[in-house]
Amino acid sequence: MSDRFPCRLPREWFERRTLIVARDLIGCVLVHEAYDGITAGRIVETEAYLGPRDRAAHSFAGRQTERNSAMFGPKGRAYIYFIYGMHWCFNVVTGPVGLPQAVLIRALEPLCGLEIMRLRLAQPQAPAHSLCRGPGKLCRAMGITGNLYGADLQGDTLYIAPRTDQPRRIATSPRIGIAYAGVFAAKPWRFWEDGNPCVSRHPRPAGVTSTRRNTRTM
DNA sequence: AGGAAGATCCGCT
DNA sequence: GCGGATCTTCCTG
Repeated sequence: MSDRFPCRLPREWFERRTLIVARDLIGCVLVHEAYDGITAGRIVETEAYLGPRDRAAHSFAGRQTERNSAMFGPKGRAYIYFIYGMHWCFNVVTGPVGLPQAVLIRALEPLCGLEIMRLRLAQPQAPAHSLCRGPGKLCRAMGITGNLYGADLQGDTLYIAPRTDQPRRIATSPRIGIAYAGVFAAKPWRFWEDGNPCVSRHPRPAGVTSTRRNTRTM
């Protein structure tokens, strides 16, 4: 266990409503103690996936396959998937017991192991704020792959430490890349720390072709 | 058996 | 803003 982040969030913390968990994860710290070193980052952007009703969720309609089975299991574990032939994406299984829901971690503010991250990304000159900006990049930088599928985040390899600082203002918007999801495409279930340069990008407002950002803060 | 789509990222225009 | 990379998974026939 890392000296710097001795605590971790208990399983019950993840068994609350997924929208609450997605918001409360902002400011918490994701830690991976891998063989090639320890990397950690402060969570600055998340998205909630509220299966089985949410058409954008991989657990939509209660469809359970080998790929998404972790979403149907215990809370506080890793749901990881491979997409576009290239990228891993990391989620935490969350929500009331029995509901297949999860929170996608979309961006981190790097805290530890920045040189290891640059090594894993093969980008020795990359600025800190770009190392974990986006769900695919953060998995590569943190060394997260399908080997960790279903991992219990109460363990000593991959875990989440509680936040130690008050996060800045939280902003919300529709989720990224789910335009196919009908009415669910417009739900403001993406959360980020307003003004943080490590946040992945601004969303394309669902169903709107304007350059204006469909965002609000609270 | 075959095909289409996907919770992405990067580089070029 | 757009398209290419790259491959696993799932659905259809």
